[in-house]
Amino acid sequence: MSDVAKLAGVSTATVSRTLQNPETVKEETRQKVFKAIKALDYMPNVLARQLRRMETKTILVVVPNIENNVFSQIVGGIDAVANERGYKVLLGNTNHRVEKIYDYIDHFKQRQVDGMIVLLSNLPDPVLQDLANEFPIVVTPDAKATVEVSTVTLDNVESGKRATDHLLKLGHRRIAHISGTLDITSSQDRLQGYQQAIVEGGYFVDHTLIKEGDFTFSSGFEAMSALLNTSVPPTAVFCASDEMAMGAIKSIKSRGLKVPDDIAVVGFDNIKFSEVFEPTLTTMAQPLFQMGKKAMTVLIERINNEALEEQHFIYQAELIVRESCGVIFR
Amino acid sequence: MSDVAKLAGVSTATVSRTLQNPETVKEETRQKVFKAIKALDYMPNVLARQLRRMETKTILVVVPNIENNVFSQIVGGIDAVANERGYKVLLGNTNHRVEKIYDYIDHFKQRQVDGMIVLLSNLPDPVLQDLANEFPIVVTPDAKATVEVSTVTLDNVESGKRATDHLLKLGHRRIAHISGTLDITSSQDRLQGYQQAIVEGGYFVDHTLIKEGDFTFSSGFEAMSALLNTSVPPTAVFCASDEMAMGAIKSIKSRGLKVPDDIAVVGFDNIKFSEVFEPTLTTMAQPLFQMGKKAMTVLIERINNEALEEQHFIYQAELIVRESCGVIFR
DNA sequence: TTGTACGCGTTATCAG
DNA sequence: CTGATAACGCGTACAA
Repeated sequence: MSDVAKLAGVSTATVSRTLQNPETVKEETRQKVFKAIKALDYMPNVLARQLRRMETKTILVVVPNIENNVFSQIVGGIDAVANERGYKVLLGNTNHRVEKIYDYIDHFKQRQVDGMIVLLSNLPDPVLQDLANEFPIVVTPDAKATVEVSTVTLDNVESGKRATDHLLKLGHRRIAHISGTLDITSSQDRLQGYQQAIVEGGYFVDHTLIKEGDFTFSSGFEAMSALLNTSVPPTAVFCASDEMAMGAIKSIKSRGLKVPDDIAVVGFDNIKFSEVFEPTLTTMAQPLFQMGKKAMTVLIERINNEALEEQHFIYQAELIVRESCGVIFR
Repeated sequence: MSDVAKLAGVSTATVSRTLQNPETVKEETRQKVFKAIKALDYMPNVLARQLRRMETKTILVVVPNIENNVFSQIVGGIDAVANERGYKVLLGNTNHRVEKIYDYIDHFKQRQVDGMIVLLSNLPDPVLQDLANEFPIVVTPDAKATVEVSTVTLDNVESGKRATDHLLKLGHRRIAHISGTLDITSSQDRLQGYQQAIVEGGYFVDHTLIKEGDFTFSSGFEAMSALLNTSVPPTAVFCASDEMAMGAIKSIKSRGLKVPDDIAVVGFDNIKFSEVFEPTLTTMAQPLFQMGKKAMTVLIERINNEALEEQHFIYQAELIVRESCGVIFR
């Protein structure tokens, strides 16, 4: 920077000003400085700027598993807004090991990041609360209502309800549910929506028709197998993830039964392969990319102190009707 | 830091030393310092350290599309080693827009990152070469031989050959190939391997059996449709990606033909859904996570100047035999 | 409108 | 083994 100042015949302060507040520098001087910058191919040292400003223009995204398409889609949305607004995205993979997040928390204390977006951490409430009180944080897409922190979530109750409603409308009465791991709110809510739909439809919830899975293909397969082993198997299943829905369908097929003719299936997520799978999957599509964008936008507001109160944004899932639930394609 | 020094009754220099080179500090002093650090809950300001040391312990990963499972698996491997070695991973999504990488290059010049791993950028050779001469860079999983830079790649020629060989061994003589976009080396190499296998088997390459796709499901579908419209369709197809293989199979099925009975299919990548798809996909599995780990390991060596010459690591893909090519499961 | 001078919090050097 | 001190490169009161 001093080289630039020398070449332009001004002080380093003027160079700095030209870069930070060009309007406070006389047009003529500004030109001289820019010319010197070009001539020397000068780039400011961001490290020094960061130290001076105590900000990094970097945000941390804590994700359980980047290889999971649901998360990578959200990260895609975050990244889009981050780029647009001049922020860098630091990736923190926890590999589902909660302890790892404590390493990332240190980044805050060391001022290495200006804010943080937490994707589905099973962080204990008090820890998260303390952190949220002190630093800009946004939680998505699964957040507990017990913590005061900004969130971007899906209306999982309504989504579960609509998925189940769809099956009810198709005439099904014995509808099973294969849930996600019930330690996370989304799973609980989807289950609740499922139950609400049944009750509001005027029927009774049969708890033997509810199985807990863990979002994976194999857990869907096994849960469905268990359901098929009962004396009166269901005629339809609502699964809390597309992967589990595919597992369930594989199980149904392995018994020589057909989807949707014998058993109708609705999934959740609308992953890429839900339209490649046979039968193509009826599913609830989450606007993951949008949610990622929103999370980043909200975070920036908090970083800039534009939003003092915590905010909650709730998105609706869209029912995508394909072959696995019958009717339309029959 | 000065507070800690005061409380411990030493100078800030000693506090710094205690943190950086504990062995150069007397046991007794060290204890005092640690006690003061604990008492004040002190954390070093990493920004200042970075400024002083001119290093960030951060590396940049430039990826065309983080939502693509092939890339996110590699990133997973990079992340694993990075964590272990105390590096942070900055994510640079280019969304397939080459220009965007120039923004990231500025990060180097601004000393915001210590090194960079480039996943499949279509960066012009001279630009990449200049960059590689000046900064620590590793390219993976697709690298042009024309640039002197460290690379971690797959032996795509051998992989294409083995995939095709497998089909030859099953008795197929009219084997088609649906390639990836031919502007990248991997695609060219897989195509070359396909041709080599046919020639070495004593047969002739029929160029009407070669179609260029772009790795996507739909391009596989269309390429296969074109192949099926010829007077003498192939009896087997080797696709340069699993997605294209699935598209091809969908096309075959849509004509009322069966896989593998009428046409055998081999894919590439071994994505998650290749074992869920029906029929399950025979495919070439790339050790993506391993390759990511290796890329990061090599990059760290370069950052530390342990490796002065550029290095090239080549991995082999593994043939995973499933239903789509016939025989085994018949 | 511009320059001077200080400080951000570390770490490296050198002397003791 | 430890302390004093000078950078690292920038941004910003304050003075001119």
